[in-house]
Amino acid sequence: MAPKPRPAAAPAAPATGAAAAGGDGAADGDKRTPTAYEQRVYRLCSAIPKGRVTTYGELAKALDPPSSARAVGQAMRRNPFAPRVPCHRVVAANMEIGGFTGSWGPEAASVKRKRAMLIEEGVPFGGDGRVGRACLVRAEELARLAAGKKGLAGGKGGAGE
DNA sequence: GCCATGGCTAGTA
DNA sequence: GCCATGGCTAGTA
Repeated sequence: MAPKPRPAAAPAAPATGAAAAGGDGAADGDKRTPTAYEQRVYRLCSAIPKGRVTTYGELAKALDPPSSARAVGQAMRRNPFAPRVPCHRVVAANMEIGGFTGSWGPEAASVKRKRAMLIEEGVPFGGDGRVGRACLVRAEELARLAAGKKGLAGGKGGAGE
């Protein structure tokens, strides 16, 4: 209950206890506030179109100050907004499914769920269990998508492209 | 000192 | 299979 709007810049408030837990609460947003870096990652992640995927590395390159795939993976793993933030659309560089909700590898139950979600969204899988390169969103395109989403105006002049 | 990564090397077939 | 990269958490002082 009481989805209190938290102060953007909560100075102290470690909110350790939070206890929360209170049964089925567990809604997203109750966990700790994502760092500025994580928020950038999530914003970019949200810009991945349905039916497409990107990789940890491409997402890292598309970040404002570019970072590493490893750091992106960590942010994904700690994503408190899943699946609202579609972290399931991020796969490994070799186009293998990757991980989901803390698990890694195609055998993990949660990862199978990830694959099911992607298939549902129209992402094609090859017989080897990898995602087709065709639907990969590269860093440049991802950055453009994110900018368009943020600006809403579509960027300069809009003409063409 | 961890990691939901990724690129490169070595070793084997 | 190894190790460099980047950001974060936990544990100490």
